[in-house]
Amino acid sequence: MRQPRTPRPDLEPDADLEREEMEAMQREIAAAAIFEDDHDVAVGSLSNPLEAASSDRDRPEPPLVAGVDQSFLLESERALSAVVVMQAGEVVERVHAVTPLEIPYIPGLLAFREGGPILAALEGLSTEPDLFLFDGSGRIHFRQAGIATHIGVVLDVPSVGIAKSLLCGEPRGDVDDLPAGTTVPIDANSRVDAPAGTVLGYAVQTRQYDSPDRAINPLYVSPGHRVGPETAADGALELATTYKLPEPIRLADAYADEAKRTLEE
DNA sequence: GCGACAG
DNA sequence: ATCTTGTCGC
Repeated sequence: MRQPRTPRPDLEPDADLEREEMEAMQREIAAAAIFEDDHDVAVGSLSNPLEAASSDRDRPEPPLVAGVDQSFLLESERALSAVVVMQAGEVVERVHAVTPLEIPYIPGLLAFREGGPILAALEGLSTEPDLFLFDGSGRIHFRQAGIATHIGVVLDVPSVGIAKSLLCGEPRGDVDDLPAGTTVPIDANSRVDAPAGTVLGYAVQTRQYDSPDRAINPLYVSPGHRVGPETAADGALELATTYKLPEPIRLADAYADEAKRTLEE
């Protein structure tokens, strides 16, 4: 259904670039990005378990979904990138890589700090995920080139950004105490390099408490590459089966911490 | 100058 | 992100 992939190694995040060059590269990334559905992932059954039915041959292989997250060994100035690949709700592969950290965290330039470590970890995959979830923004970014978009374009793979807080853009409505399953559009504002009216992504409430005492904040989900905003939001809701975070990301987060502790001991 | 700012 | 124990509540 899809055309062969066209990776863009020329747009790999380079921590040695000047700030202006990084921003220029992000504009190129945004121009190359596709913020609409262009993949073969059947969103709608991402977490469904395979049934022990009779005709396995009639049913297409459930899509492989990768969750990617990082932890840091600040003492040794290193980043640990962890990847967990799931299929039909089951973990099918886990890989991680440890690389030196080259630059500090700068809002808007996250991909230049964590992109190298991520690409190093993804090199170790033996499976070929159909969709990648990254911890951070995609199109919800000053230049529409968050880390999910950057990595997605470089590898030319479908990707989605899952952030716990909002970098920029304006929620179309109140995002407090939203009921589970609710989404609120995030519109582009003056701080974003996008036409007014552009829907950058969605605030997505995957879980919520029953009692009005405490409240869970929504996730901020946006297209990385080759995925539309609605599909990104629906996928996040579908993959968050038990916790606030979509399962692949949650498990990558836990794995990144676990592998880090192993190195510290 | 002031404010805003993923992980 | 990371530094960190206990503690409130289902």
